[in-house]
Amino acid sequence: MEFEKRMIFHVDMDAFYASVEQLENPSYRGKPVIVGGVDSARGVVSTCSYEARVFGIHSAMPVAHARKRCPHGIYVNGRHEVYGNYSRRIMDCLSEFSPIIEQISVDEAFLDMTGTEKLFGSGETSARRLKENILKTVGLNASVGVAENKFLAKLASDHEKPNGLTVIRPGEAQAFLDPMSVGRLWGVGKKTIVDLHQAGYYTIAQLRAESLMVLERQFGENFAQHLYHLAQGKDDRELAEIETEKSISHERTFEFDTGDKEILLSALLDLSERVAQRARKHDLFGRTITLVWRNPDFSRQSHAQTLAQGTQSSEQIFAVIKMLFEKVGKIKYRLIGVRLSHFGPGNQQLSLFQSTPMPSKLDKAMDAVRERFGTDAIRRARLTGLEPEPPRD
DNA sequence: TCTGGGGTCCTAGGACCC
DNA sequence: TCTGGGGTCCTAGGACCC
Repeated sequence: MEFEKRMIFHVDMDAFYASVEQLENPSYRGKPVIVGGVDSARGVVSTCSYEARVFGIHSAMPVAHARKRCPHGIYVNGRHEVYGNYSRRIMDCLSEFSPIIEQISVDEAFLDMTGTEKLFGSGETSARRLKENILKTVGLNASVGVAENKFLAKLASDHEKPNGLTVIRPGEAQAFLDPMSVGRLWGVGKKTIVDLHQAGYYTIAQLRAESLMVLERQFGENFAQHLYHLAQGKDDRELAEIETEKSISHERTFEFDTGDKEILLSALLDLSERVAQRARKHDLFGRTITLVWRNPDFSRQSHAQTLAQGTQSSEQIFAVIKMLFEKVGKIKYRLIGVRLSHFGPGNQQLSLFQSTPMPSKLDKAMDAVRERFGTDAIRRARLTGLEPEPPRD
C-alpha cells in the first residue's frame, strides 16, 4: 500500500478571487487582474492573476504600488459574496471525495483520504480526478498536494502551482524538505526567519541536524519542539472538522488619520452593531469586548473589558466600547475596530432575577432588514456621511 | 510605494486567592 | 515580621496565517 498511515490532501485554488473574476468576465482572461481595495488610497491587493504576478505584484502589496508597476492592469474591488458562493460549490465537490474535510479559508481545504485507495485509486489518481471535478463543475483550477500529514500536503500543493499536483510519498519527505528555506516551515514568518538566520539556520536540513536541546535553549521549549518536528516532516495534527469560533471582529482603516470624536464614535457604533449582529446570527454570547486601534505609525494597541456575563447586544457592546475609547485619550487613529470574544453559554446561565440579554426590539428590527437587504441597507442616522477630511497644511 | 480585514495562538505580567 | 508557591483570570502585545 502506498500510504500506510494517513493520506492527506491539501487543495488550494489558484489565484482564487482573480480567477473568479476572469471566469465571470471573459474579457479579463489572459490579462493582469488585481483584486483588492482598489478605490481606497490605503487599499492593498488581496489576490492577483498570474499575468499580474509577472509585474512583481503580489498579495498584501499596496494597490498604489501595484498601479505603478502595472498601469494597464485591470483593477477590481473584491466581491466577497460571489467568492463565497464559489467556495461553497468547491467544498461540495470535495465532499464527494471524503467526508473528513477541514476548510481553512474560502479557497483552501484539507481532506483526509486515508483508506480511499480501493474506491478512488492511488493518491495521484484521485487527486487528478478531484482537480478535474472542480474544473468541470466550477470552472476553476486547483493545486493539490498529497502527503502523509497536513504540513507536507500544504507544501506539496504549493510546489507546482498553478494547476499543480504533487505527491510526497512516505520516505520522500526528507529529500523534499532538506534544501528548502526555513521560512517554509509553518509558523515561521518574517521575524522568526531573522532569528533563525542569526542562529545560523538557513535550510531545513541545517535545522534537522540540530539537537532538540540546543533548539530549546535558543527558541524556547514549545517553539523548538514545533520546529524540530516539522523539520523532520513530522506533523500529527488531526483535521479539525468543526472549528468553533473564538472571536468576532470588525475594523476599519480611515482614508486619513483622524482624531475627530464624532467620526470615531460613529465608526465604533457601526462596527459594534456589525459585531453584535454576527454574534446574534451565530447565537454567540461574548464576555470580552476589545477596542483595537492602529496609530498613525501603524503600531497596534488594544483595551479590553471582560463582563461577568456574555452579551450579543449592540447597545451593551457599544457602551463598553465607548468607555474603553474614553480611556485612550486624545490621539489620532489610522484604524479602529471592535472585537467580541470569550464565548460561553448564553442566557441559560442567568439567575431568575437578572434581565435576559436577549436582542432588543431595535436589534431585532435591524437584523431583519439586514438579513433581507444586506448589511448596508440600514444605518443609524448618526452614521451617515461621516468621513475624515484630508489634512490641510 | 507605506502597509486591509478577518482570524489564531503564544507569552508575560499583575491581581487575587488559598 | 517579613514573605512561599501554585493556580486562575485578565490584559496587552506580538507573531503569524489566509
